[in-house]
Amino acid sequence: MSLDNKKDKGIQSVIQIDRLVHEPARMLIMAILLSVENADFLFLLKQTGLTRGNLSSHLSKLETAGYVSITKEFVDKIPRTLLTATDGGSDAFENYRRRMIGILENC
Amino acid sequence: MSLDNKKDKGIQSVIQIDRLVHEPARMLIMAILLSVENADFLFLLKQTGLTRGNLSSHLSKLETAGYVSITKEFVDKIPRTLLTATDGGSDAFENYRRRMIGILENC
DNA sequence: TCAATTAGGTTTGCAACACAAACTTGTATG
DNA sequence: CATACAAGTTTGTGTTGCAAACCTAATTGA
Repeated sequence: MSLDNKKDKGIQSVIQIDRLVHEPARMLIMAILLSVENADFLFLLKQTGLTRGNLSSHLSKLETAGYVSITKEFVDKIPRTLLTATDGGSDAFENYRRRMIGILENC
Repeated sequence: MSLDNKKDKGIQSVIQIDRLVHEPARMLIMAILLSVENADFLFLLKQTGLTRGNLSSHLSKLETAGYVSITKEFVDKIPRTLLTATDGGSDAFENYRRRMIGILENC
């Protein structure tokens, strides 16, 4: 009856999960960025299936949080937006993953 | 370089995850309901640490979705709101858990 | 006896968010 | 040059999560 055992103590902490990573669209973006060497806007657009506007605003939020760095360059006069996960972003994602798996495996 | 391997095909599906369960407060509510015989409003209030209003509105959403059934009774003239996870709710939660673990374990 | 308090929830109000449509800026093409 | 296209960004909108305010009924106390 009591919820004071290890199993249940864990799940309470789901309330404090990192919501920036928790949002599915951003979780996907981070996972992709961490799995490839380099990614640009169009690559992410294809891989995620998000609309351009949506992708753009999620990237801005991740940048503001310091999880992703955005670099703009020109290749043959065509703009190219390069996205990279920062160390902080990598840590945040790994923490999220670990905690979330821990929580879900004990329900 | 390509993302067409098993690992990455999985994560794309995070976009279609069940958002009703994905919300931390509701995930917690469902997990608690599935782990105890019976729970009333006040018990959930204590266990979750949510405010009354917040708990109430999350429960309404879960009820609307058919994940939780809400029964009101009176005990010594005091109202008591009984919450139970439905079979559908139990299935939804289990599916969420399985899919989410699968996704997170392959990043 | 009847104001004030407490208990158990619900409704309302609001800031933040996710999303897509519309816009912007710049390049190629007819 | 104007028309279309490409690469993003900004704007607009409906939805959400949250807590404050509210409601209803029971209890207390003066």
